[in-house]
Amino acid sequence: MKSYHHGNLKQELIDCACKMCERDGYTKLSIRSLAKESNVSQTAPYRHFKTKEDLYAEIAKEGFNKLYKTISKVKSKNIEENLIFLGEEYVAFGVKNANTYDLMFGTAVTDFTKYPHLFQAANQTYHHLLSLFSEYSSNKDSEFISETCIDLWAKMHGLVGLLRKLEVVPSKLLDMPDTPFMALNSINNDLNSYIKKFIRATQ
Amino acid sequence: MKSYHHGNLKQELIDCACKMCERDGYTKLSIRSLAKESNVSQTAPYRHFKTKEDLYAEIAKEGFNKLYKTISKVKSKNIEENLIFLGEEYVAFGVKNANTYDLMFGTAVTDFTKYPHLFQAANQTYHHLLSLFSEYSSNKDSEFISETCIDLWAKMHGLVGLLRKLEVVPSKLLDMPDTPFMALNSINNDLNSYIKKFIRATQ
DNA sequence: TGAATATGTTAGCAGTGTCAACATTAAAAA
DNA sequence: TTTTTAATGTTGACACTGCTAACATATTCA
Repeated sequence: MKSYHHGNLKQELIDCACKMCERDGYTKLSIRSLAKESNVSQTAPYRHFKTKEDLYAEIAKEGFNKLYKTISKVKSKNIEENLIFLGEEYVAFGVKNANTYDLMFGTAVTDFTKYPHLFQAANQTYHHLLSLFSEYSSNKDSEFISETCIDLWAKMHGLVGLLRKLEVVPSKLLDMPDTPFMALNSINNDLNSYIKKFIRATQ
Repeated sequence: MKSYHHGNLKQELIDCACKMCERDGYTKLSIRSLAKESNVSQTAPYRHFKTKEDLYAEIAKEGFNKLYKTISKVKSKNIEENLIFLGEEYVAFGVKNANTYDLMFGTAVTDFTKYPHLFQAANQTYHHLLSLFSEYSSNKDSEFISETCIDLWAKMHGLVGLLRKLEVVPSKLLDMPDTPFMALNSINNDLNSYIKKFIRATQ
């Protein structure tokens, strides 16, 4: 039996939106289709998200939390291994959760500081990288540490962006030497050693 | 006097779309508003672009051509200087033409190979980086060259993505040491030496 | 000159974000 | 406990969107 009031609609909408976003991309996600999929009326979501951007922010927040959980999973005894693991997991996350990643780093949600929970979730991820790298690096200057973290982050972030282009390209182009795809593909096929290399380059 | 047939509507629509896209972002750009701004009927654009993605592809193509023109502008005698200049110009382009950059590297146009002109324009940019770097590098192995180009590209690309977050953040956050913004900001304030460093790191 | 084609317009469909007005229920105040 | 209030749901509507079909006009070329 279904009652008028739902009880936990907000979180259910968020969960549903995350699923739909990752399945179809955030541009295809409409508030109306979300409402339909959640068996509520078209405008019910507006009781919980004033605008669509608010909904996007929630999805992005969940994304950052999931990313944080992913990259802070394993604590081996070897710090370098942990860092490499973080890099691999980060890039894998970006490629595997491409549509959510768009929301986390794209322009659909412009100003994070408008959404404290999102901001906090994103920051948490950064701090994990920060603490791991400061443990790893022999140079303990805090300015060096933080800049190098941005450095690593930019590289992983950029790699995610480029690798995603690989996925939509016809496979026969992967062998063409006149395109960036071949190089990208070979990096992709040995991501571990690539990441190892660029982490070792900065310590 | 305005005749029924326009003469050069397609290019005029593209130019107008580029302007509107850069001004408002591609999500705000509608075919109808484009038509209005160009003083034609709502559906006139459909004679030249079968879908909105086709229009996006045209804007992205223009973007890559503009980027190519920008980064291949100066030919100093010093190759390293040229490479650094390319890096600076690339990052500056990405930040200054953020909305167009989204279209060039985002997911609105998924498969470049569906649009030969776009594909060619993007490739041209890559090849410029390739030839410049192969001139610069002492290691002439072609696999090394192409992979390192992706490397550089990923870093510039990632940096663009992160720097753009800076622009929407309240300026008081730029001093907060607990956020990535301070580090990002200091990199941004001395972009030249940052780029110099990461280009020199790979040769 | 005439037929085929390219390029423009008008009308309309289904889908969208969002708001206002109203209905129902849970929580707080009396 | 009763009553008031606030939270949370629904219906209906507006202006906007991408896109198509049907029609109008101009251009190209056999």
